[in-house]
Amino acid sequence: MGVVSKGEQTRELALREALAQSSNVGLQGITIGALADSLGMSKSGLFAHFRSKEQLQLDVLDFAGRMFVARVFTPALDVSSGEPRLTFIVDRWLGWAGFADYALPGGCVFVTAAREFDDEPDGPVRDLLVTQQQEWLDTLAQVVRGGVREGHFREDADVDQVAYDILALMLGYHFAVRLLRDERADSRTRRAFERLLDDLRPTS
Amino acid sequence: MGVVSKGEQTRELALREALAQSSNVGLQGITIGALADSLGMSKSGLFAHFRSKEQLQLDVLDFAGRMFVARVFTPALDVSSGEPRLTFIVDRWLGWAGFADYALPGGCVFVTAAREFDDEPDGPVRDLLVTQQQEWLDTLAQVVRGGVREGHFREDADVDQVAYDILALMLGYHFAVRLLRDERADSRTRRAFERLLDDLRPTS
DNA sequence: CGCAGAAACGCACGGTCGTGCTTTTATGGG
DNA sequence: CCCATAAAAGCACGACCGTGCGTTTCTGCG
Repeated sequence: MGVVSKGEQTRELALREALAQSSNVGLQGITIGALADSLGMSKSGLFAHFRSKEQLQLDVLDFAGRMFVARVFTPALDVSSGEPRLTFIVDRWLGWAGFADYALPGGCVFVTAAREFDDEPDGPVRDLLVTQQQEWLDTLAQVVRGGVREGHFREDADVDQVAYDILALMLGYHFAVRLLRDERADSRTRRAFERLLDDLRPTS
Repeated sequence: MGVVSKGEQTRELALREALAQSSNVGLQGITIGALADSLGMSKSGLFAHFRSKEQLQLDVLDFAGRMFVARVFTPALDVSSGEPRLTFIVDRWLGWAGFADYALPGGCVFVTAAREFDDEPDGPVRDLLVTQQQEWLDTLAQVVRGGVREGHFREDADVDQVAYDILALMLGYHFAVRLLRDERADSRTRRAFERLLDDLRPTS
């Protein structure tokens, strides 16, 4: 009777759980059995929803992408464009990659997936991942360009370089907080971001 | 009759091959069977050299650490301390993490290992990895401190922050060159490093 | 050369994985 | 309430994993 069928419902639940586990063990590290156990159902019952492990990985990646956009980018559209919006995004991003996001107990799933597939030969999962990352870099650059338009940033700013720099900062943050368990990771990343903004502002 | 026994010899060969494979598939991704095949020997014959897979991982990590020091840090001691030495290190480091180093066809093994163990509970391998990384960060900070002493960098420079920033740059480089296969990764990283140095120099 | 010890091998074990097949159970529109 | 259909379960398969044991081959000193 529900507007959403039983199948869709468990599928959604499975994706949510799979995403959480992926953040810990990666997309390859997911096992159908462990996932089924966590959901209290049988391996084959779960397996039927996705018809292969690769399809599961693709679905999880897509799910994660939509969640990232919804939590980090979309809310930023309510913030005035330019530097405020960029700062807002970085702040949300830190939350997504760190411990704040209970949906990702193991940190940013993209960071994990990136290293799993970086040396893999081309394949559907790798391709989707690369596309997502490049689109996100473009989006970031676009936000920076908005800052230039607003007069917050220098006219000659290399917006792609800035996007690249910010991404590197986030990778460093993930490394420090996840592997080294460095409590100063957050403040260090924010400091580095401030320095980046300083260099970006018009010379007064 | 040689000064080095047969066992030591194949062990060295095995470590070299294991390191190469690790850079592709990670420390966990190594399989004794595949490694044995690559070396043209039997699984059990190889296995006897290391008495467990965990021991193999530890040995590979130690091997990689000594090789990294030998290729990146030790040669830098011949360069005059301060900014020249720091620049030299970054240059060598880029070679190590990129495609230049034929011993690491899959990029920096530490980057790969970091992701594998970042959410693992504490264990011997993880502990060793963290120790290595923290020691390297300390070493980097020490090099930066040398630059302060030489008058190349500002007196009030936060040397730990600089080390952190450089590490983040390298992670970004690895991401761009390995996953995105971005040809501009090298120049972008060098540009970001230059910007970092600019901020570090005394205000003229 | 001879022989003790090192090195490598062959083989098998228990376990886990992804994936199909058949069967059972639950769902929900008419 | 019925019953077609969807959803979940049960079960088995082949493949691959790390690891141990007994045996065979090689190495290199006396």
